[in-house]
Amino acid sequence: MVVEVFGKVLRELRETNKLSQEKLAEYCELDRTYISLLERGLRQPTITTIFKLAKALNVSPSRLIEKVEIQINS
Amino acid sequence: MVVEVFGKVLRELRETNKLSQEKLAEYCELDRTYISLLERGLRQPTITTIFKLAKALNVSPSRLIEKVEIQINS
DNA sequence: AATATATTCAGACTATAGTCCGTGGATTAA
DNA sequence: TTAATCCACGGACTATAGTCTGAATATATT
Repeated sequence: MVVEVFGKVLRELRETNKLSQEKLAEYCELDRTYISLLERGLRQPTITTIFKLAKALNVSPSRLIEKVEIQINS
Repeated sequence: MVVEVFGKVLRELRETNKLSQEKLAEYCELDRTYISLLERGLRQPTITTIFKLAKALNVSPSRLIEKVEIQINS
């Protein structure tokens, strides 16, 4: 549940920022294929990964998590 | 950095809620010794663990993360 | 002092986060 | 058609999240 929604939010934010998975991965110093796994809900990020992603996506980590909460409660 | 601060925030919230590590672990369905590792900054939680902990500590996940952000930026 | 409760720490373990390298398919541009 | 970009997907791998058992050490409480 949490993981699937996180993936969806991640993809939305990435597209909003007009980034390819590869560019996002580069900015976060994460692997290209791992971004794909996250967006498809096949991996759950740890807290430091959440912070890295948020920074690259120009949102605060708490705002990123809040977006997940909102989608879960609706 | 993120991990150490998270541990500190976790301990503060647990004490605010007057819970032992063991009770918190029970409510979250996590291991007793793992709570200890988290509080000492020796493990980083995944997103679902963050959600479980937040629920047991009566804060929203985004509020929990916000507390970490605030401590980092000060 | 003694007993009980809370936490730390060690070690060995299982599950999974995150990497790396490549391939194939879809889309768009030259 | 060819080249370039993007993404899904596979497999094999390393690092670490999270469990389990038990013992040692604090920290009250009586």
